[in-house]
Amino acid sequence: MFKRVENNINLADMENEISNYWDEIDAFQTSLNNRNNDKVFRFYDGPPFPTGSPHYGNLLAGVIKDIVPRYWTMRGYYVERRFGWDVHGLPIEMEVQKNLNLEDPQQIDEYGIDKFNEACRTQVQTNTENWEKITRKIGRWVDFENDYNTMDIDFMESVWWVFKELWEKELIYQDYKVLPYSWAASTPLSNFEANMDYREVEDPSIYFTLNARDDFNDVQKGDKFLVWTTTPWCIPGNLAIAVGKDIKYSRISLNEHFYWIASERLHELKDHDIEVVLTCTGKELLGATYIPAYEEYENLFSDGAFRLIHSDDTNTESGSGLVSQAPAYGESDFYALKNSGIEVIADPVTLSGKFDNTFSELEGMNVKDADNKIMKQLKERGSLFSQKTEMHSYPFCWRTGTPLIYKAIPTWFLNVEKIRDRMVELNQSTHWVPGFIGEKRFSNWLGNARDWAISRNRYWGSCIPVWINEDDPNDSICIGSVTELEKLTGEKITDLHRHYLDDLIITKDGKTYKRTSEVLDCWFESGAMPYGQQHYPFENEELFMQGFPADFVAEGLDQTRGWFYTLTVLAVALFDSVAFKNCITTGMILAEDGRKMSKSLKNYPDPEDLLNKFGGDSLRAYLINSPVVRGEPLKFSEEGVKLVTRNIILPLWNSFSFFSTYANADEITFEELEKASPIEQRSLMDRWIVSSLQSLIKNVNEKMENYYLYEVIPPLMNFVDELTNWYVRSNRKRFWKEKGVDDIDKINAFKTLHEVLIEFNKAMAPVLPFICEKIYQGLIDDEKKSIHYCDYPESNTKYIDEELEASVDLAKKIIKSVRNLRVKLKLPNKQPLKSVTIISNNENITKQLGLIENLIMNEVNIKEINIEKNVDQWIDYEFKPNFEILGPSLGKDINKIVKYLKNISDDEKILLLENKTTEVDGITINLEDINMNLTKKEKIDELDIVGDFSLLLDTELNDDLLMERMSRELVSYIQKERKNQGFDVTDRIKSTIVTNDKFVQSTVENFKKYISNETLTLDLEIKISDTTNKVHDRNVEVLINKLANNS
RNA sequence: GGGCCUAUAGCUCAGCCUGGUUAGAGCGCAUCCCUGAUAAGGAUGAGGUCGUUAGUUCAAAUCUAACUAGGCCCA
Repeated sequence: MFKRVENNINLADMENEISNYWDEIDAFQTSLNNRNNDKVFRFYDGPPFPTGSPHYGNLLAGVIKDIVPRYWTMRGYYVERRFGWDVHGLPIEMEVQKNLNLEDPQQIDEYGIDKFNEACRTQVQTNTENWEKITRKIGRWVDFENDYNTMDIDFMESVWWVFKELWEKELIYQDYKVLPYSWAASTPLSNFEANMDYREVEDPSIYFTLNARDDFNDVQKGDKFLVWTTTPWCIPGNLAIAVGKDIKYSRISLNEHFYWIASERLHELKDHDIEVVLTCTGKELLGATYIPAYEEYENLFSDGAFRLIHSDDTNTESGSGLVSQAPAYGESDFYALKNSGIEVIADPVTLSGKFDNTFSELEGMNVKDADNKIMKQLKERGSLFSQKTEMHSYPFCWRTGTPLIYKAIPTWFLNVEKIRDRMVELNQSTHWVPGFIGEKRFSNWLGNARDWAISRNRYWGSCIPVWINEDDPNDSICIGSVTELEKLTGEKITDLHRHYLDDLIITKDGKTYKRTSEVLDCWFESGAMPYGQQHYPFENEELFMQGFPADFVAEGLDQTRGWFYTLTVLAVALFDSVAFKNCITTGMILAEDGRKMSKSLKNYPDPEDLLNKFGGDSLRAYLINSPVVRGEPLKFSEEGVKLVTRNIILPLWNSFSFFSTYANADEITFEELEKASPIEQRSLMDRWIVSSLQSLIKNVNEKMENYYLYEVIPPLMNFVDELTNWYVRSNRKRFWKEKGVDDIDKINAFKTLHEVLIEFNKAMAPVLPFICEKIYQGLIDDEKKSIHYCDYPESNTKYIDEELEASVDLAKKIIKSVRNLRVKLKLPNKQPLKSVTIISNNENITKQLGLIENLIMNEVNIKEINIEKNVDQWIDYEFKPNFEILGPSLGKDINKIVKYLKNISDDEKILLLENKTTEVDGITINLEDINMNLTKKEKIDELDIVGDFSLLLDTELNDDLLMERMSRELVSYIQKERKNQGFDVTDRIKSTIVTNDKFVQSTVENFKKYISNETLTLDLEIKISDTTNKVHDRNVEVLINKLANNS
């Protein structure tokens, strides 16, 4: 027997109860074990940083990473779901630095790398509880025990294997990279850190001149190039002048000298008496040589320095259009020289930001202090053209408050450009959702990929496994495994972090090798995650190969530059393969005001509070029904979560609670349900809802197989509507028939609803795991089962009856239209009406009506349905050409048709309808090429046009109809009374109708059976007496009493 | 500075790929109906120069270009 459930439900409590039930039966593990011998569906979990609590973006990713694996598990695959933690890297280090009050690398060194790294290790282990708690609340099944962790020695060893593979493929090299640099802290900073403290400051802005060394095209020896810079201290490191190859330059004469400047910047010289001698493009200047401001680096001229080169970054918005290039101090400078084939660099500045002994007059000076000295020197040599100051925004060191500089730092690179084209090519085989992310955004990004700087001058991370010969920097050893290192060092290796490796020396053939001090970019580890999590190739070789590339990954849009990219780079480099076959990319979640969610602004609800209020299912449904799953931004709104709850979850629960209430009241058993007729023999609406469900399942499977999650919720929502507002509503009476009256029809109704609920809940289960489980548990009588062990429903096309679905759609249209007319005519549904006439000569409609007559009559309380085929009597036609058909063939001439049809006479109309064709200005048109709009011939309020047919309501009332109305009013009154007096749905009553009104008396006489049945009245009595109480404007009073025993 | 995305009703979004003349839905609002699924449900209505401008076309929310505003990522 079925248990009766409360109609009101506290979702969060229910979900908690279900979570506990899952723990009890070990549901997640069991769902996996059940599929142990089945095909593998490989899912990679993109690891989050364990800093802070999870935000909505993490939750969204978690939801998608739950729905898809649940679906494929139900489809019969083995889907391992291991949680991953990305625990290395700067964010953790900064947290720890703050806790330990360490300001810069020097202080970390003093504190001890060992203690610092261990503090990091402890730090990353503290935040995880929060994640587990919230993950549980959103219903995500993921393995926290068998997780992977980027700091595990196995993981780190696989990272080394990856590195060595790349090393042997000669994809690793060392070069300089220009990074934000804090001379006060003697350390390069990340871009992230550099962005933390921008200030408005006043800096020099100077024009100085560099003299042409030789004649070159229009340039003559001794001409002065007018160069602009805001960092005079970079001039000693100047190795080139950048121009734009498409920018126009002018050679001007001024005070018997010739200067070069961009033509668009001539107004900079408006205070001078100048004359433009000639003009040419930057292209013609490329390759011209000049004499540097300082002679110390003169020897670099033979290496290609001191020439005019092209840079894309040159513009004419400020300066002179000629920009001083110091490759050691500007990233754009560095690449401009590189792109011009000049492979030299000059860096006279020490790690503490002072000039070294290259320039005797500057030695020991801080770079910023040197600005003035350098300007003075230029002035003395007559090469300072002008000098002023300028306010601009400039980065400062967030720790020491000193200005940052940019400085070339030796860095390890992965040669991505070498495999770039192959990445683009292979990426085409990945199925991206939404498509544009992969085809446009990611593909463009891959196509423009530059070599990847993979080293960091930091502490808490995987070490670069390269040991370098102390005497010969070109002689180095790359280590690819723990065993290899043990063999070469003779030490037992238990950990691969810096404090275990920094002192390990390799001695080989009499030479001494020491490890390079950098650690790997933690993004490198994220990309190595497929190998790291399996400890490949040291273990699990077969397991790894089974699931590579992954079937599925999902993350936010930001990961196109992050994890998706690193996975791709490493997979292509190592295996010439993509890393994943299907990828869902989500948009960003913003606060309701459209701004970023910000803890300090408190412009979003706390995730945990929200989950406690609405439950995980609601949040899941809200998120995957939102624009984020199409890669667009979502303005997160609590109201939206509430709405989804109201529109999907509560109606679904209501339909089940309806079932449970009446199945329980009627003491329906599982055995009885088995007595139901086969589906083909059940009633129209039973067959209809089954057919709709099967169509839905077909549709949903197609969407899910292709990862179009956002196309799943709308049809599911639509079905909830069909189930609750059409099936249950129009069949309610069948469920509370008395025992012994048409039992088989009642059983059929219960059986149909039971089946539909079970199958529908299975289809919904991946999306709404809690409520579906709860309902499932109420529909089965097995113990220790879970809906998530079930096979996902597959469409049984045998039960799909498209004709039937179309007929019911027609019924819905007619019902809607009649309701509409009733509202307008002020004839409430309680008032039965004689008939409705469907006006149509469409055979199909006539045929369909046969099926749905009863449904319509019941729903709109009408006694009969007539068909009127003489359409012309009521309806006029309005013609318009079918543009879609006629447009392409007629082109401009279509306007003639429009004009003709607009002014068509009645006679012509009839002629057209009869002949089905006519000729306009020599153009032949057929009736099927014309759209006909129906209009009323006369203004009749009872007539309504519904698309291609119309209907007419007979509103004439007679005594029978009025009496029936009265009977309904009485029923309604008694029902309200029952409720007012707190009777249970199943309580039987005695009703006494007190009235003097003859009309009411005969109503009760005529409708005694109806009234009794509807109100569960076993004893109905009329008492003729006066009363002032009114029911539907007549003097009636009804007294009800509960009867002692249900019978 | 570059790449990608977005702009449609008071709000949140469909429709755009594949052009077709009356642009849809939900929420909110207003009016009303129903009443044993009821702290629900339903109907009707008001509300839009489809970001701006130009172009292509017989026809543009839809295609093209430029611009404006916003977002994400990268410099």
